[in-house]
Amino acid sequence: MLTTEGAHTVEHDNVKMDTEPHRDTGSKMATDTDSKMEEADMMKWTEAEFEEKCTYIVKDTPQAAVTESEGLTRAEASLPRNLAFKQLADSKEVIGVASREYIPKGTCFGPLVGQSYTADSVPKDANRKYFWRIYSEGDFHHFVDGLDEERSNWMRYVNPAHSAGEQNLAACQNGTNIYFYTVRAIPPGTELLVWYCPEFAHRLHYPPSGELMMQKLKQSLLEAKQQASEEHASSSRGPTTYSKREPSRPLATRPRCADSPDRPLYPRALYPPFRPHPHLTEEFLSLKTSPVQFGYTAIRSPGNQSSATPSPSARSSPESSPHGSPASAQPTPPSSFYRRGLGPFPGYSPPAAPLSSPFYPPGPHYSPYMLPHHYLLPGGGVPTVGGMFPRTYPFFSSLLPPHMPLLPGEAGRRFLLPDSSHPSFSTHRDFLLSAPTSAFSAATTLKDKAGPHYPHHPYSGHAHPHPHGHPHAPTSGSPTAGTAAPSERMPTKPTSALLGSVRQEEAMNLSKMKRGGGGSTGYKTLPYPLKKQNGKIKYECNVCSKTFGQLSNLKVHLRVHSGERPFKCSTCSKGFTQLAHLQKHFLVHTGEKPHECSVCHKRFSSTSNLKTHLRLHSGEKPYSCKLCPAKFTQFVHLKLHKRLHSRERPHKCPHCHRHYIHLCSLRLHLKGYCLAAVTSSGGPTPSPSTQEELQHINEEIERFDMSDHAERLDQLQGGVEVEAVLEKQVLGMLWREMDLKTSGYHHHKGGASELQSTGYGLYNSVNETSVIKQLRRSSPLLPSNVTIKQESEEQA
DNA sequence: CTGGGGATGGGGCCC
DNA sequence: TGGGCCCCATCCCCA
Repeated sequence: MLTTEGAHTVEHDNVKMDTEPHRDTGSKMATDTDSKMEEADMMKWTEAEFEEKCTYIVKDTPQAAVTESEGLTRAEASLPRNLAFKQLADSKEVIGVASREYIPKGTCFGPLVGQSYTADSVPKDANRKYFWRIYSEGDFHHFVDGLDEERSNWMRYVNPAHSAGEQNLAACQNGTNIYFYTVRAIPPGTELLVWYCPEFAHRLHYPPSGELMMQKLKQSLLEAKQQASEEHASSSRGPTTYSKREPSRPLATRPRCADSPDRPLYPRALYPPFRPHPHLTEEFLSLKTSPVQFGYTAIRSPGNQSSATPSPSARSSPESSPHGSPASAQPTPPSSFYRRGLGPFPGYSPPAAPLSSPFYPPGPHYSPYMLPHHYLLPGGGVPTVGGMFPRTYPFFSSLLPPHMPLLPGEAGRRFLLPDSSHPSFSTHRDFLLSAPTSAFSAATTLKDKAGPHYPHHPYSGHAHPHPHGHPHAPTSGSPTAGTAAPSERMPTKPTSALLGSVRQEEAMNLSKMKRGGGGSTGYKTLPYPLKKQNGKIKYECNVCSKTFGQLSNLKVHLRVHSGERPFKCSTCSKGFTQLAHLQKHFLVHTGEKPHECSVCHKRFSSTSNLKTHLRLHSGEKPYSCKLCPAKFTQFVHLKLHKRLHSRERPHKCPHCHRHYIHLCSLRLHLKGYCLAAVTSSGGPTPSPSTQEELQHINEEIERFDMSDHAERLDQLQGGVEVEAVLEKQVLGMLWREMDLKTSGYHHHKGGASELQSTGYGLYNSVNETSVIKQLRRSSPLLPSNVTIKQESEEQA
């Protein structure tokens, strides 16, 4: 075991590891805390510098030393003992390489082993996914092909770094060999992620970092998309640029695919189990054998939430911030969940012991919140979440459902998500995150495009819209092949567009109802209807006609109608329309009560409740009963109290048995909704369906009668217009509903369309005073000095 | 039934 | 534009 102190030469069986730092006199090995400058310098080192200055050499486990390698390929058996493979728990497929123990900066791994090809000797149909280009005096010399696991070594399994922040290996060519050097100290349990050293990258005409590559890929994809849209008719998008781009094949460290050599292979990583994290480390170190099998701890949340997700947020949490160095951003258990930052939820941090907390599912370290529940498409796919994870890696924007087609030559990273829904995948599900393909071989052949990308994947057999490749897919030879722009696959926002089809249809229907169905397409019909009120632009909800001063407010509001609840609690799976609600909700789980009463120091989870509580100290009882001296601190208590009074129903219908608490309710009832009055008036006997509708209307009037609106309206000196508006308010929704079934009955109301254009929905489904507000807007007869918001105000 | 508190939903405003 | 914060309203539970 390496230590961080002093200089050592450590024998690991046959692996001799000289751990004496080259530029260190032995006082202290380079660590992640004292090496910021060194780190920065190292990222700029030339290949010669790497060779000269890096003296920690970790050689492969010699074949002769492998006594228990049965069943292992040469590549697998070559793994040094201080490393471990990351494997799919149920398939043994190697999907990456991680450290077993602390590995100091400046450690040299290699050389990369593989079959050599000259430009002339490359088989025509060669799978070039693992090709590395070896140069000699500035010119291409030969390829080293790591495809064949019996002729290559473990280095073929190393995944690419997507950013300088996560890169811990630099690939260099020294002599005619490829070596990987650690550019920072690697804690145990950390995945090895490699990118070219600057010199190598320059030679290949690649950006010096994975981030830049990602940008480049995105740009290329955008261009490809543009081109694709312009040439939409063209269906033949073969890898026409392959041969041209061959000299700049990116990193070829592709994981194998034992079951389908022709399957596109993608650099992949398991997240979050392999993010540097103390908890993981422990688990990791408990594994004794090599290669180590990395079982994925299925994450379950209460309820039937198989999608309680090791979310991408795991990668956006502070310790894995794309902007931070993994080595310098060790997770620090926060002291307060409520006040400190956590991942995509600034201002929030997980409890100190997330893995042992009852509020966190067992398993890897990941954000306690998260969203992917919401994003589970019917069938279990996961759409892109670009809009949801503003602080995540770029490739999060291109999360894609596992059943969706991958771009040819696409590099990706694989997430494991529990999926209990699939019999053949009871605990695991692979997700792909686009990776900087170009970092890893865009050398995808046509064959790669043909078959299912993941034959073992439960969704791989799903028909997809473009069985022969994505219509907008860049050619496989392009560096862009691996990275889809967010918009390429999915909406970038958790909008209703992500809703299930049913929900969305409902929303659209609502919209159509409101708009008369004339070409309205629901929320997605943008721009939103605009109104001008007092010179200010108002955004109007096309469902309930409510207006908002800011478009963002309207967008949030629309979730009320769509039922969209993109913010999911990972603990109890409840969904919320707003992040703030989720944040507040989570206090339920943490038990945190941030708001303290200054008088009695009692604590509350919300300001609202504290405010209510403070009334106890102040003696304020703002909610007063009009019929008796009773006063209350909470409105709900007044409501309950009023039931006592409302048992008396003094206003009786002269024609039928109905009687009402409020006169206005009786008047409404008498405006043509009394069945007895209708039948006795000499008119035609209503049909049974009409009678049923009348019944519904009267039930609605009764509900209104019980409401506060009735009580308030009863005191208003409203005229005919007030009643007309009231009628629309109370019954508007009912009419709309009936209008869907029949347009025959309420012809005397001037037609449903009129009602729909003026209706404001059920009086009790909008906020309390909407009826009054509408009355005020609609009727000049309504006394302007009537204050109705608070009963207490009237009392006072 | 009253009173107190917990939890949630919706929306406005600011940055 | 969206996140964060705040406020108000409401429902529910329980003593």
